[in-house]
Amino acid sequence: MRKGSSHPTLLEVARLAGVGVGTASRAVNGGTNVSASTMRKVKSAIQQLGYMPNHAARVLKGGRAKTVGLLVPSISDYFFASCAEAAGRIAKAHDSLLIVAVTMNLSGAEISSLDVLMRHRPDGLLIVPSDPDNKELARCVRNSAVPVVTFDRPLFGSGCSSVITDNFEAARNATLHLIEHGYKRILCFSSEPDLYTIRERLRGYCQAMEEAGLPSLIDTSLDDTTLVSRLLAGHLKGRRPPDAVFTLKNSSTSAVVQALHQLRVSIPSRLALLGFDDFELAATLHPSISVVQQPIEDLGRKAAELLFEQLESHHGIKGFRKMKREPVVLANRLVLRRSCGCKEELARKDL
Amino acid sequence: MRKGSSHPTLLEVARLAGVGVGTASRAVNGGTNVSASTMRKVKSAIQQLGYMPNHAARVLKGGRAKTVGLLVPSISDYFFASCAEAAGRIAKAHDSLLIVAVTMNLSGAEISSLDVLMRHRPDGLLIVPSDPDNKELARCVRNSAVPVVTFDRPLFGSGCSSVITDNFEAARNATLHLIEHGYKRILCFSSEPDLYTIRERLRGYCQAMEEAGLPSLIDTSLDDTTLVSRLLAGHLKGRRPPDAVFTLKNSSTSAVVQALHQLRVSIPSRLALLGFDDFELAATLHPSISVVQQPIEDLGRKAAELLFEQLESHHGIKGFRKMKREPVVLANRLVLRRSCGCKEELARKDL
DNA sequence: CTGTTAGCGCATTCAA
DNA sequence: TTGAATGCGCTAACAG
Repeated sequence: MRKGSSHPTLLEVARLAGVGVGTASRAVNGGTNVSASTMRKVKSAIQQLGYMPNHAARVLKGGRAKTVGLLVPSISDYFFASCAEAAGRIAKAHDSLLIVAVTMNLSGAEISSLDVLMRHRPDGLLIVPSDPDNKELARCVRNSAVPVVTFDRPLFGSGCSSVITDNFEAARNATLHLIEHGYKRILCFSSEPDLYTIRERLRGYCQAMEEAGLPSLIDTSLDDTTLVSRLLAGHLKGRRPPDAVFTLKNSSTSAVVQALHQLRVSIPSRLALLGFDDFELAATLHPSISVVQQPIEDLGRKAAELLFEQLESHHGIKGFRKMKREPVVLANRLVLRRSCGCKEELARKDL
Repeated sequence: MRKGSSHPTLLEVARLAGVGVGTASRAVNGGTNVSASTMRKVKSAIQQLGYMPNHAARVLKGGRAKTVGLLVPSISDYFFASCAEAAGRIAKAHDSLLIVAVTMNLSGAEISSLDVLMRHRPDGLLIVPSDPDNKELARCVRNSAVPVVTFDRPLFGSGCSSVITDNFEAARNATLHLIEHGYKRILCFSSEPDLYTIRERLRGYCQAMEEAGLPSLIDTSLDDTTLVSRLLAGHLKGRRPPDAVFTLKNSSTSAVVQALHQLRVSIPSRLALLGFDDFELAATLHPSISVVQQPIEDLGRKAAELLFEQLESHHGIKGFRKMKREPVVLANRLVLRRSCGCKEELARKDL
């Protein structure tokens, strides 16, 4: 083993083993055209020196970097963290590592982060675009020297494949379910209405309400600073208060649950609740909360799989196939628990 | 902008700008000894070509890789994900990116993952050791050519600094609090008793019980496969049932909450509850759950700061200072809510 | 089977 | 202020 300081090189290994660098290199890389005895000598030298291939040199030489760039809004958020972990597993299976940059959903930071990421010459990119209509980002991706796959949100005009969830249909079905329960005044509650996924869910909600001839009741004024209980109290005190709430993201759902508890508003008798995105204690709360469940891990996994598929389709050759594929759309699931008014827990409904 | 295929090199930039590579290089790196006009020409060429420095070449040349290796048990777990995000922020401030490998707490996978990580020649390493007594890992770290900082758990005999939380003291204080409430039969409930952090918490619990002359009641048979409600029911039906439960990790806490609801056991009147590690809905549940709260983000942040401190202390020089520092120990906080029997929410107690 | 050699892209000499 | 030359560690192509 080495003492400290710098790393031993292949040349040192070769010298210690009494062979040429080329031979040592071949020995390291699988050992084609290397005699058993030479192989042993090299192996031994590697052991003694604690040799470790210098990745930078391999990359420079034109080989794979064995890294995948991951550009996501956040890594502490359970949703993206799970996607990342799933993608990481796939990467690992391909002998690659994830190299991560976070955008905080800031379109500005996104391009520059992408730039930083690209300097590291990853073999491919996994991106969650802050804004699917970001022309600048789309152009970067189109001109990218490596394959790119987006997930959770598409990137229009980028020509890259993406893996998304059917937010529109899921929201529509969820709303329809609420309507089937007989609720007439369904309030749709969410923050961040500019986010693509939220917009899609909003569309789904509106579509369902419209289909049923019901008025859309939307409040997107929710954010981290406002007091949710105050907001809700306002709605409840109105002349025609809502009889159900559809929350568009799990933090909103928890916030509403908390506020309703404070206000002593009983769920679902006074106000029914259905949320988008599952959360750990949704089944434990009283009443348990009905939700739309996204195939979170599948998103990350599928995106990574697609990426490596593209990577391998032209392995070696610089140009990779740039298939302008339609987005892969994963189905969501409506998990019916008690908060929407259902009596039997665990009734499920695939969307 | 480039069309696709490969990246433009500095040579191409230099040619387009009508200067030598050396000059172009200087222009790119801050521009010392470059005339204003030359600078402009190079800048323009860079724009046209969409040039982007090749990181691999720089690294090979001996420069910083601008990456920090992160070796953690999981990245989807909220705890580690938050640490990672905090560390990532610090890295970003130092113009670096995180390159991630997950170990799943498998000591075997750990060494090999570390190996893979090191091939990428990161400037430093942030590690959460699966087992603080892993001699092999300690040796790897000792011989590492780059600085290493562990967090959440120490790595004995590695000679590297670490940032941890005072699990022992926090658990002791939490148990003491339960004892002050008058509970005599406090059951300590957890899975993964082999983990360092859990062991420390277990020690703290035992210490407190011993100090109070009370018998330690420990059940570490909890795991993902067992039915928690069955386990709890067993304890409750015993001749001398527990009057309080101290759970050692948040998944155990939620599991117990869920089981208690199922069993219709009221908290805290029939059974008090206090958990280690906060979780999102702990304050929302009825009753709200008292917990030991760890400074999660500080862990990751502090660890990264320490790493860059070491990195910068000898910038340029290969050997870095290998201070055999004592671990940095961060304080935990006891957040008193209702489940322990306290009447006033939000009463807090620093540990 | 094996040793030698030529770059990969860059920063850093050293001359000019 | 500049351009040309060198070498970082490695692999692939070639000659033995």
